[in-house]
Amino acid sequence: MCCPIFSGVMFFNRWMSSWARASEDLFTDRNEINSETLSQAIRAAASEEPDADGSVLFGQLQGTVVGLRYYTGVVNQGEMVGLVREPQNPYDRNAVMVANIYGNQVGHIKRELAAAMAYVMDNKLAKVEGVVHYGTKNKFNMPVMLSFWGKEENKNTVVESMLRRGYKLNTGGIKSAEAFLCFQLKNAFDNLFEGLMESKDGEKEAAKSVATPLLLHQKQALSWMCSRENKCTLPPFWEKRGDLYYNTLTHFSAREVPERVRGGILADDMGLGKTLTTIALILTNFHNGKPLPVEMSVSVNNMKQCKFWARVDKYLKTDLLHLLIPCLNDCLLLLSSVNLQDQFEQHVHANVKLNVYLYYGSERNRSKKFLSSQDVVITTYNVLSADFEVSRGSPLHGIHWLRVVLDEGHTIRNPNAQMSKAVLQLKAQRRWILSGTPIQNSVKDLWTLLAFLRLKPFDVREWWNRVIQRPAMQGDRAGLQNLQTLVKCITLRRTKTSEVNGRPLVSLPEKMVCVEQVELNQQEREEYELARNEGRSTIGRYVAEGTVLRNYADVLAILMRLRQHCCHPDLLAKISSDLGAAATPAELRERLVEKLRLVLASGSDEECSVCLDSVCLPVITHCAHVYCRPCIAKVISTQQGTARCPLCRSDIKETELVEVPLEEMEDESSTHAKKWRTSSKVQALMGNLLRLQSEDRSIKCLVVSQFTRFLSILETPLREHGFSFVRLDGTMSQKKRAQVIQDFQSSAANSPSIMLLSLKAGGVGLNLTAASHVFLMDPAWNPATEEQCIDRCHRLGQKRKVVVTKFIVKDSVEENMVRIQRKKQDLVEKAFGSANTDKKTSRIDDIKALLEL
DNA sequence: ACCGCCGGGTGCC
DNA sequence: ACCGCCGGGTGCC
Repeated sequence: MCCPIFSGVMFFNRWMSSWARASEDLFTDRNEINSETLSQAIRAAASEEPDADGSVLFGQLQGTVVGLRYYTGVVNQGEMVGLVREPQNPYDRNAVMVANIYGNQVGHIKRELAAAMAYVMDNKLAKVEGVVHYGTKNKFNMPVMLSFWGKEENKNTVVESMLRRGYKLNTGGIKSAEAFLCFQLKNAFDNLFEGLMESKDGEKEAAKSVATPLLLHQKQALSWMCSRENKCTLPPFWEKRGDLYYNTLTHFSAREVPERVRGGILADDMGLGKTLTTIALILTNFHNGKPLPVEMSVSVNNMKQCKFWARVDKYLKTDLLHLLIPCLNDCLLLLSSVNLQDQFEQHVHANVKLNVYLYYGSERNRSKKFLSSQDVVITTYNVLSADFEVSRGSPLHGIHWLRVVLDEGHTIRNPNAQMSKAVLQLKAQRRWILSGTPIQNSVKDLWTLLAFLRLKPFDVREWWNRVIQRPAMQGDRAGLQNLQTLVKCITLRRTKTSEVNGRPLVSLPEKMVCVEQVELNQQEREEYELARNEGRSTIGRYVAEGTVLRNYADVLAILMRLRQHCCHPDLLAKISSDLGAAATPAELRERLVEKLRLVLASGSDEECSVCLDSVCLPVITHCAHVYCRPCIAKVISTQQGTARCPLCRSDIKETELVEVPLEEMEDESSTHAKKWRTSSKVQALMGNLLRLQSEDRSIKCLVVSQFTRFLSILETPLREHGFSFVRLDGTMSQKKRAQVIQDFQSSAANSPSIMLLSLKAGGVGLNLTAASHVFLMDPAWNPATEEQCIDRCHRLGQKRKVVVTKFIVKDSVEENMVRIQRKKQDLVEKAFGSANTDKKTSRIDDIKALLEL
């Protein structure tokens, strides 16, 4: 097995001097480059560090570190040391190297002991950790207390294998974490981000180039962010002792100042203006506390301007740039990236010209020189990781940025994800994470964030695990306390309900939600009842047979048809027939694709039963159940040839998983071809729109549906009545979206007054504050989706009272859906945490309720 | 490094 | 003199 940390250190030792020599960058001091190189090397190496979850202490053993006089690494009394296998050592393939926190080698473990440890370490039976309690001044060797940690089931193997080689693990006096501490732990997590909003550093005015006036709490955030970038405060747990810098947790000390973290986590609630504050930071705190020098398009003497630019270019074309990475793991969030650009236009003074480049799309300019000439480069996590995987020559990784800002930073919480690895490799002087939800489930999620911020020594996983994660997970009070301190130092978090000087941070205009009942006309009602009775008898049969889950896709298809009836008859254009009737494989495939599309469009099964999270890369099995491709692939590979569908136990094969072909995602042609007709719901909407228009022509509306084909149908009457409208759905390209949003947000007299919005395109970060009225054409299964959509306009920047109208067809499946929505919300509120104990059963109950069975 | 180990010098007491 | 003992050279893995 190779030994990554070791090679990393070697790399550093060999190249350190040349790095230092080469570093003549005006804006970066030497230490920064050096430690950057080292930590990068170590970080890349340490990414294989296993999780410390559920580790128990097997026992301890006094060992010896030898060969001290050959190495420069020193340790303090009580200091933690790392033990790294060194199988390539020419003298002993069992060698175990001892290194301090900075990766400097201290010595080796004595040969015989190393041989015993090598077996345990190489077979991953235990993780061995060392602490030096005394003898740190010794010349030739020193004692080290070794602790063996691992999974309970490996304990005996480890103890016995060490004993066979004459090393007895001392297992006495080990106290295991008490169960009741779990409760405490949960509390501690919940409170981790509490109390972070106490006033930090007063407030700061934004540079003149910021067009939008900052609110008080935003000025406070700006002040905090500037001071995080400019002040030379030591990172948490470091203190100066004599002429040394000492880490109180690891007991490591160094002569050099520990690299400070220029940045942090801005974890304000959604809607408090994190983006605006960040834009203000970019423009206000460029270098040495000076604002970003940007071109003013006011007419100046030409010559003078040229000279000015020559100077500015010198700043900007070096390698000091901003890289903004908005969240982009599905099409909903794509919008947030475009929106970001929109926000630059909105919040930056019109006279100021800022070069903002959107780095995505196949035509993106990969030239390092070009990218370096921009003031701001915006890209997505996907693009970044795609570039990173393709080759070492990823343009974004070749640039030393002034700032890297991660929007929706919690996307990188999984350290094993390619995206996270790509993000961690970015080179930057200042690093920021914007996130509305910093810790979702556990302390584990924090590691990548701290690693990104380069918070020493926790950017190396081992030290994070030993000092913070494991103690915290095991309910150790000091561990939790340290975690809290750590987070507190680098995070600013305010909630919507936080107060400044006794007043709420933001006051949004009032929001009114009303339900408008729609009555079907006689013909619609007859058609609806026909479909309902048919569906009822089919589902009733499934319930009686106990085969609801096996026929889940069918059930959803029935519900789907009923929901479509409620909106418009033309939505039912395609009716999928029974799977069993498929004659050829091609036909079967076609039907499965159709069902998958129905399931996805219905929005009913947003979660994969394997990961219990939203389905990503959806595939459908031959038994018509939908999963994330990676999840079901894992199930299939672990069950080796005898794989069964987790929901219905039918045989499944990897080769039989079907996904929706990309080009098939939407076909509009069929609907356009038919002669247009109206429906009760369409008329209800049009009545509202016409009334509003007559009351106030400046009012803008969002018309939201889950069915993009319904949006298409709505285009006809809107055109007929002369409304100016735009449309935004998931199928549109980034550029098109940006254009549409810009048009809609414009306050020009001839700007569109209506946006047709597909529910799923209304993702986080999308800003549609120009609208003050929202029409939800059809109920969603998940009320949170609706809320999220409403929040696109009921957010900071909204000047008017927001009115939301939900159309619900009377005596229909829609009414029942609303009932179930409420029930689910109650359930979540009442029994928090135990809500997903029996999801499947509750889903069957839901289906019964929907059809009044 | 005030140890252990190695190997050459040496050899009654 | 195929041992023991002495004392100098030496020293991580």
